[in-house]
Order: sequence, then structure tokens, then C-alpha cells
Amino acid sequence: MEPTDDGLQTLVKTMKALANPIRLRIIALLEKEPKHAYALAKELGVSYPLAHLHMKGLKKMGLIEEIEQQEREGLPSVKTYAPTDFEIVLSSKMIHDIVLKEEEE
Amino acid sequence: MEPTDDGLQTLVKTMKALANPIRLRIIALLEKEPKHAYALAKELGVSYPLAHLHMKGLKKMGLIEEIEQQEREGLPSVKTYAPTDFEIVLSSKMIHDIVLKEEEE
DNA sequence: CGTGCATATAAGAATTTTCTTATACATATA
DNA sequence: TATATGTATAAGAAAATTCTTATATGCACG
Repeated sequence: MEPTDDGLQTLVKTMKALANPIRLRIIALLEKEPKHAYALAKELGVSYPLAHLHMKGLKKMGLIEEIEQQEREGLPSVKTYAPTDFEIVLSSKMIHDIVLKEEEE
Repeated sequence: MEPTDDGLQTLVKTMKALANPIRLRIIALLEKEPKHAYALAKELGVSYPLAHLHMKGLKKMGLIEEIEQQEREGLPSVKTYAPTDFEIVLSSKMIHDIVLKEEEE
């Protein structure tokens, strides 16, 4: 069950991950300052489960990541997140190349 | 009833417009060659109403546009579309700037 | 007059996404 | 022992998106 690296599918998933106001605000706030989910939820004004859900989606698409941090007394327990350094350029030419590339194979 | 130019809202709408496989394929196919909705629907393998619906959304967001063409005998009747020359760069820094800019005002 | 091409829209169904609420666990502090 | 901080997940409700089907119009061709 390979994920069959389809350029179109991957692009759609990435766009979907970015097509939500809460998820965009998560990226923006983590860019301002890396923090953990609980603090982020409060800053966003949403429940922790909702923030966690959205962060899970962003992490899955590689748009944010857990960063190493100071563990106090051996236990991690607090996970700090930051955006990854992605750069996606969207233009009709790019979309053409990504979407119609594998049809020629 | 101004649309209140909210950077976040606009970005979400643009991302939503691009977060669909049919809409991305429309942009890709129109980039290869401008054409009209009916021909596009056939090439996509979807019904005309569905193609029309998706094109309407892309046009609304300014991602595709109707281009001028040879009108035979005064009547347009056939509308040819092409992608506009948008270029959207997505990075955490960009998202930060767009999303958190107006909060300082 | 029927068929193919071409446009546009609306209503309702089907599907997906989003959100809330509940549960569970662990640590620290008042 | 409550309360606050912190993590994680699942079930179901609510909302939004997507898709089909039907309707309507017009031109050209056989």
C-alpha cells in the first residue's frame, strides 16, 4: 500500500492543510515564537483538543515540527513546536508542471 | 458592505480555491492551452455543470480569466479561459506577515 | 425536428471537514 | 485533595464542500 507519490494528490493535501484560518494562525504564531500546544490553544482562543487536531494535521504534512527543548527533571511532557522552513511557490506554470508531469510517464 | 480586506481571510479563500484536484487540473490544463468550459469538462471527464462550478470559483478568486478571442459573426457564445499570472509564495515567514500584520493596526 | 455543441443556474443528495464534548493520564501547586 | 498545567484520543454533532440531476436557453447541422 504505497502512497503512490502523485504530485496532484500531494499538492491538494498541502493546500488543504493551509486552507484553514486556525491552521494558518498556528503557523503564524509559531513563527513569532515556538511554543507548546496548550499555550497555543489559549492564545488562539480555542479548546486544546481542537488546537491539537489542527497541529496534528500540520505536523503530518511537514509544515510544523517538534523542536528539541529543555527537559526539566528527565521528563519531556512539554512539547514545543515551530514551523519547518518550507517554501511553496504557486503559479499556473508550477501547477501545470506538478499536475501534468506524471501523465507523460 | 465592504469585504474588509483581511489578509487571513483572503489567504484562506485563495488556499481553498487551490485545495481541490479538479480545480488544480483546470489550471494545469488551461496553462497547457486556453480553452472553453465545455471542452475542459470533456477533457477532465466531469459533467459540464461541475466544471462550470469549479471554474466559477477560480474566476472569483482571480486565478483564471476569460480571454479575448475571435468572435465569429458578432456573437461571443464561446468563452475561452486562461490562468492569470498569479504567483503566491508560501513560507512560515510570509504567513506570519500576512496573518499577523493587521493585528498591530 | 432532433442531435451535438455551448452557456448558466438551482435544488437536493452525498461526502468531507470541522468542532464539541467526553474520557484518560500525569505533574505541580495551593 | 482540588485546581491548573500539560498531553492524547475518540465519538458524535454541526457545518461546509462537493457532486448529481434537472431545468433553461441558443445556435448550427443533417
